[in-house]
Amino acid sequence: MKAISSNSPFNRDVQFAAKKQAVILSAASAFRRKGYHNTSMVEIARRLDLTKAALYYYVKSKEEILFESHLITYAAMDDILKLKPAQNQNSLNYLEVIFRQFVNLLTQSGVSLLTDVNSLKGEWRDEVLARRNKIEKRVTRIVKDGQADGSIRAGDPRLHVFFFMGALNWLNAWFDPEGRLEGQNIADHFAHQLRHGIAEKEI
Amino acid sequence: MKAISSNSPFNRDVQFAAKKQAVILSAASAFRRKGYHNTSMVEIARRLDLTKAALYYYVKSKEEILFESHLITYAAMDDILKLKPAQNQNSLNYLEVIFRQFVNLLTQSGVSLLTDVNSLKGEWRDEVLARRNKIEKRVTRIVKDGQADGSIRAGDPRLHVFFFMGALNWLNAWFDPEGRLEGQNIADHFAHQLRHGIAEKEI
DNA sequence: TATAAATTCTACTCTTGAGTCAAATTTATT
DNA sequence: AATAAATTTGACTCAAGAGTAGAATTTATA
Repeated sequence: MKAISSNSPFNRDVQFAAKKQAVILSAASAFRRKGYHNTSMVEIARRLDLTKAALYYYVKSKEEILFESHLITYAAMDDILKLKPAQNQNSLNYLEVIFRQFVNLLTQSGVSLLTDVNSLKGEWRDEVLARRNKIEKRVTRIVKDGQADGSIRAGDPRLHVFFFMGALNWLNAWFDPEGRLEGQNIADHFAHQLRHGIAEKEI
Repeated sequence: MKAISSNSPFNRDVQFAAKKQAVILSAASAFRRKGYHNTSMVEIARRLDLTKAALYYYVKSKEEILFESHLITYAAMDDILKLKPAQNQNSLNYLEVIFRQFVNLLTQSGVSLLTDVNSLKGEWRDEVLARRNKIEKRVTRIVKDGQADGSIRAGDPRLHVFFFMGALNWLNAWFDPEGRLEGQNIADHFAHQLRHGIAEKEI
């Protein structure tokens, strides 16, 4: 009997988890491009050279895939939000750092911000909404701090947040990893726009 | 034989058109809140105190409803884009006027920007995408003009547009007509953010 | 190589919801 | 009131796609 370290790639559980992850990521990417309901389990399976039935060895329902897709994204965003502001960094600068990371997340990694929360039922739906809210609250907190330290303009902080988070959500819809626009390019531009808006100078 | 003016509300065609419009608007509002696929024809009918079969007297398919919903929105946006800039108005100011109208459209009238283009097939899909593109192009044009007249900062104009159009799309998702946030309030805030971004001053 | 566990497949079932049809009802016209 | 046209309905059909069962196959272990 060989002892296999619990995180070795030869460990069966690890392999299982990795494959399950692959299923979810592949499906999530299809959901992003075509929408949850326009993507069938058969399609998801085909992209992985599997059969529909094999999918059900890894997940117990299509809805679970959608749920886990959301979780992956929100977990990544939570991680980003663990970054602490640097010494003496005002909240606007801090917010910019976070926002850049968000943009990079959506453009570089395969992770996507899904919109189809309404297809989730009961607890799953509740949890996804709760996590989204938590992230939104965290970001709103940063904006409020920025209003306190004088780096961010006054006004309903939620509206500030809705505005640029909207840009983030929309990015998801049009961004094409194969396209001409480079992720870093976008991050720079968006960060700038988050900051200054599009006006050349204060009017 | 009575002659009935062709636009009288007693005219049968006018009544028919009005009812069809009601079907589409009511459905569109449900689509906005729950998503196209999470809204059944039975539900759409119930909200109008009708039966599913009666719906098919007005439209030939569910997909047609989705298509027409999109058209209504884009027609309204086209109308807004017919506004001409005032004398000596720079393009940034002009853009702000347009953008405010867009916000008002989504918050005041029942019109909504739907995202579910992927559920449309063939020509319908093509037409909706074409119209969306046309609007996007028009707006990008304004941004380019603003870069030319010095009122709008340099940078890929499409990215400028994606950013604030994202805010608009997202607005659609979270805005609740019953909620606390007043449409006009939002328009003011968004217009400001479109202009200045959230920075207190140029940094 | 034999055995067991893990993985994947074929061939179903079952549900949901879109769409239809002929009959019934309502509204307008003579 | 009789007739015709417009509108609505109850009771279907039908397809798509999610999900399942049990057999077949592959991979690991003794």
